Amino acid sequence: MDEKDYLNQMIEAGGKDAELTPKQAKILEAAIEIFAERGYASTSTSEIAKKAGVAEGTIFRHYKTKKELLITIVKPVITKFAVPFFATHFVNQVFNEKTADYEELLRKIIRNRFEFAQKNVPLIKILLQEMAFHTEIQQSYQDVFKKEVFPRFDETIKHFQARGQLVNYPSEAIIRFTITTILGFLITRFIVMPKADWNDEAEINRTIHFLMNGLSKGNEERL
Amino acid sequence: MDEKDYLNQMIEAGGKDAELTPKQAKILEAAIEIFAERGYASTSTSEIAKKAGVAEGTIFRHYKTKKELLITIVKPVITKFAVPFFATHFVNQVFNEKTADYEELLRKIIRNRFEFAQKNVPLIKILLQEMAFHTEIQQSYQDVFKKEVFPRFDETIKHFQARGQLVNYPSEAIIRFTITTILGFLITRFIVMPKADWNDEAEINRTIHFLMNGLSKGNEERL
DNA sequence: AATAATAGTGAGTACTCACTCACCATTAAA
DNA sequence: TTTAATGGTGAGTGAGTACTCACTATTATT
Repeated sequence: MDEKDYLNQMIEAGGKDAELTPKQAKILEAAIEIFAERGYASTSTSEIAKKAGVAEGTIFRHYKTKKELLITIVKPVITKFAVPFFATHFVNQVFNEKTADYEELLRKIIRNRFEFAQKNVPLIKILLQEMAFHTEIQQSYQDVFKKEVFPRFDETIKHFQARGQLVNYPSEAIIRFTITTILGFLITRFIVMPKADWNDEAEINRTIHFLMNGLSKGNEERL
Repeated sequence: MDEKDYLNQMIEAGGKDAELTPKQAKILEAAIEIFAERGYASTSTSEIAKKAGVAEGTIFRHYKTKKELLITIVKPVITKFAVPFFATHFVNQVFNEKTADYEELLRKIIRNRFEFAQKNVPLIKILLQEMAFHTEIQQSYQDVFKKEVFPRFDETIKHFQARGQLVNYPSEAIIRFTITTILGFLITRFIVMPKADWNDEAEINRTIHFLMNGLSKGNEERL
């Protein structure tokens, strides 16, 4: 319903002062909705035009190809979803505050990403589906993950390991468990079983709790 | 390379003594490979025919529609992947052996599903991709999960909770964490980063270890 | 007021798609 | 040997497909 969220992302990421005309916005809205529902490959440009209340030619005035339309939609999602996973803001906070612990960090990340996911279900669906088939999307994802997310995450985990708060797994493993658990929760919550009646507060707390038990120093058994 | 695994599944599940002719087998092999690579919607029947070394008409001699071909391929995967997740054999073992604990069960399940995933990467890719768009697949999955997997899993978890081995989360949450962690590992291992150099033994052990720490009674903090 | 740039149009184009069908080949039953 | 059933063929079909282009409408610049 609240499509503005999508479009603001486009504008910001689309380079400087890119202002969308009403019809351009309609095209993006329509494309997002149908791509999420039926998938990119089985969505026709005529269908998008029809839903957007626009002539088919108008789509190609703004996007050279159907694929360019997809990329325009998907690329900003990668940045917006992945980067705040470990934004500078958080990391700085961790290293400055002496009281900060991994649990606190987890709580902030999960809350943050929960709200993002809630507002952008269709976009996340498209990203998950189309990542498998388009090398441009894979590339974009790898760039963001390798350059933005992984280094900061790695640093943070080693910080907490040095303080004896986290188990001595390789930091890649801790990153994997953390991301896997959070994504697993969000995907179950918003994509696999969105209609179940969730107690979100309780579920978020349990997820943090589970992660902390799994990753805390002191709970280790052997190797 | 070892395509026989796929085809045996088809035969067994395809009803009684369904014997595939060489050309039929070639069609399935080709379809599985291309579906996994490019996705169902962007795979043409002419492409499948060409790769299988068969006339296009031959496909439609055996499958009324392109979609029927997809369903024939995907349906057995759901059963084969989901059911042994909690096969009777395992569950019986758990209730009979007094020494059995959740860790032992986890170890069996993970080993088992790891080998299955290893042998059936393309089929799992197709299932993950197409589940989102085809209600027949969703239905099939829900049937299997609700009737076969969930009840046994639920029972087992309550059994271990009663014995004080598992944390007192709702059993749905324990199921979710367990499946999420295992699937997260398998998907990372075989689909997202299949080319990284994995130490599979160590990674399997760590995954079990992480899950046990996260779910064991005694590690609880509050709530 | 004249010019130019941008947004929007929709009929048209070349092509691909899933699917059909009349026909041949091989084996099995009568 | 005839009949029937099944497997296999590939040219043909109509319904789309992404994309183009000559054109109009609107706004901004000179």
